[in-house]
Amino acid sequence: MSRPLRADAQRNRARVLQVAAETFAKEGLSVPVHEIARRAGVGTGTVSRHFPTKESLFEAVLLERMAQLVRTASERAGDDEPGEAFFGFFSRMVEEGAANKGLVDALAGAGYDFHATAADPSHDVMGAWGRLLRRGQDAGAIRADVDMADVKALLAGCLDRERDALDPAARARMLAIVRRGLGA
Amino acid sequence: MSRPLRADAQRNRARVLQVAAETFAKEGLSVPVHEIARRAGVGTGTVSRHFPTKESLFEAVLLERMAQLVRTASERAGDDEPGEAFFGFFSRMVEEGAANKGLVDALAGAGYDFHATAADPSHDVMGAWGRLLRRGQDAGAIRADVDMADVKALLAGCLDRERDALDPAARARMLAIVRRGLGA
DNA sequence: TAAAATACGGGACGACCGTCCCGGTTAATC
DNA sequence: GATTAACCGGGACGGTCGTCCCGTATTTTA
Repeated sequence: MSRPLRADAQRNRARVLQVAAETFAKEGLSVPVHEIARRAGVGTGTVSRHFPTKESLFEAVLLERMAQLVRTASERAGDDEPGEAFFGFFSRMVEEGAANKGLVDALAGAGYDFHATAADPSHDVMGAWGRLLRRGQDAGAIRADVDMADVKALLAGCLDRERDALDPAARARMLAIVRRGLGA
Repeated sequence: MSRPLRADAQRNRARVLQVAAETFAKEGLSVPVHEIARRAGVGTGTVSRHFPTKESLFEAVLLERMAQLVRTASERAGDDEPGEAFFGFFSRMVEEGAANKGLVDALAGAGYDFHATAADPSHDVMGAWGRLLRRGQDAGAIRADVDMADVKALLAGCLDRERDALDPAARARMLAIVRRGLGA
């Protein structure tokens, strides 16, 4: 066991984490670590001590969100309408991506792998979502032959649609297309 | 007007273009220009003289393919089944992307813009494809509210599905989903 | 075949970025 | 309030990559 962090270290860590979350969400993963340090008002060394690599920083940012999304998915797991549960969560993920460019980059880019967080069940979004998919398929609401890789690709497509500018009408249209496309 | 290129310059230019096409297709746009020069057996200066920037090199590579795809689309423009014409070309584009990682990178990444080639009608793939879309919509075979940005996003999704490994079954499944999703 | 124009090769340069390190500082402990 | 351990800041380092330049080589022209 290690001793608790010193008070200033705790403050800085939290501050970096928050700034990183906001920055990655707004501008994507291409933002330099130096820039995040600058915005957080700390030195680059402080960032890299708490988060040895850029990937570990982003992973830490993602973990909180992931846990929340897994809870959302789990809540829908007992829904009366399995199809609605699945598509509702799909819609939720599109919203999440629209508000988080970093997530989109991680999903699209070959660089970062946000499946790395799946080791812990409480962060395994794809696993939780996969259960919704299975239920929907068992209930006959979703094509039986699709898998989560297909779903992930369709999500990537929906997010790609709004890369340049957020467009509620286009989002609704894409969701309608996916919904019909995936229907049994 | 400028005088014709010297014979050796013509040879080198063609050689670079061919090597670049193969390399970008196989490995994507992240391949360094130095590497393309090396594989073509020329110096980096020779590449950058013919193609001042990496983007201009890729654009030159793309132009040939684009012209061919536009012809393919135009051939389908008079098809008896407007819906089939559109979806057939969609399928054609998915195949193209599967065989050309550079194209996928250009489509997905914010870096390169392959719409830049659209200035010349004979290279305007989206324009030609858009005419197929319109005909399909007028014929009642495709949802009336979708636009080419939606189509492009769905294409990106289909290509995303095969990023890690080519999978004919998954490709057919994705196409079926898109086909149903876009149906009127 | 000699002179002039053109092109070649590949090293150099500059920009960017992630990571590491060290002299100085601050918080915890007694 | 002094000692010690932990932490901070930000410059330095190493790597990558695109672009440019210049001494040399080759082709074209007369």
